Amino acid sequence: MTLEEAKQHLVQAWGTLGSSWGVSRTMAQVHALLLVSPEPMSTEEIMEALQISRGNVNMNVRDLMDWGIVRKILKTGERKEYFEAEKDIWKVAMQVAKERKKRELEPILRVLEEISTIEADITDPKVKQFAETVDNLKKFAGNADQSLNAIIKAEESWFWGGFLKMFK
Amino acid sequence: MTLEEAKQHLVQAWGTLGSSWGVSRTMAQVHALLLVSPEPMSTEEIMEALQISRGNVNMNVRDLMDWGIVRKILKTGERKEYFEAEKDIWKVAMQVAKERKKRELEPILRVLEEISTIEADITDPKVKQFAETVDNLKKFAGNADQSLNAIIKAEESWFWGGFLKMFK
DNA sequence: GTGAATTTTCAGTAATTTTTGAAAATTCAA
DNA sequence: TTGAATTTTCAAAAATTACTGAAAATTCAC
Repeated sequence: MTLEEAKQHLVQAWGTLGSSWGVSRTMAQVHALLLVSPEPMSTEEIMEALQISRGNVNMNVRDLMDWGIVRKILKTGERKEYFEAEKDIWKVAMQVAKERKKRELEPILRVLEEISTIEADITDPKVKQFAETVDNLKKFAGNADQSLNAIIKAEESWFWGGFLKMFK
Repeated sequence: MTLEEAKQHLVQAWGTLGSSWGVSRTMAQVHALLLVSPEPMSTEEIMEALQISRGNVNMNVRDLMDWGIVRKILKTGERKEYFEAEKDIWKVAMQVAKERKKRELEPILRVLEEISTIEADITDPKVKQFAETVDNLKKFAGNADQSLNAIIKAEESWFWGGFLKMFK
């Protein structure tokens, strides 16, 4: 297998994986492409490599920057913008976890909280069972939230960070 | 908020959450509906509750059964099939983790392994950087795999299972 | 400041995914 | 067996999501 073939396989596989996780195939592919590129790439290079339009590259690259896993690189004396991906996979995972927590976990926690304010006869078994399920969901989501906070905090602290070395 | 309103909010929110995670909105809604239903529901009841077609209910319920988080219930002396969701959220999460590991993590690990067989001059810096990135991905995915295995095993063992109580 | 290079936007189009609904298959009580 | 009840399938339609391409906006070297 040549270098180029290997890269293409990875870009392809990453795209497939992405779509199983609610990330558009193209966005995941752009990410993979930048991940395996030794140099930052320009919009035109990405267009060429993935055979997609300028607008598409622009949108996806911007989204990846919003996720905090791709940065814009400016070369002095050049108008063109280049992009590079965060190469430390642990940092990527951490960043994605942080964002998803904010974008998805916290909103659902808010909904669960709101739903708990249901005013109804707690002696009605139907209400009771519902309240229980919601409570369990809250407990679970709350634990997930706390655990993520702990990992993120550990990550950011040089001291506790040491403990994660075994995973990294 | 009445019981019915609260249920609808939850079904709605669960559907939204699902689509952020690569699960079709309807499938997530069917799951939520069964989660908060005190009784197993028939196809017709689900159709009615979510205003979707018979075929749609059938497909989604089948998929949920494939994930192992919904079961078919047969009432004696009735032709109709009823469905109920696993109510223990921890079990649901564990089951989903198990399946996703099998369906997504393991395949990408295989791709990474295959890609490592690249035959190329390791002194070429471009090849070296690529090999490094792939190695890091492998290390990361491998760790994730092992960690999941550990949790799943702990879950299945009464002894180690105790340690997870603090999370559950 | 000017204007060429470059990025961004977005309406329209294309591709993909999901849903429908009716026909076919299956199941089982009688 | 038969046939009514029920489930399953799947081609076509609808809905959603992603992409294009060209025009508008922006940026910066001169």
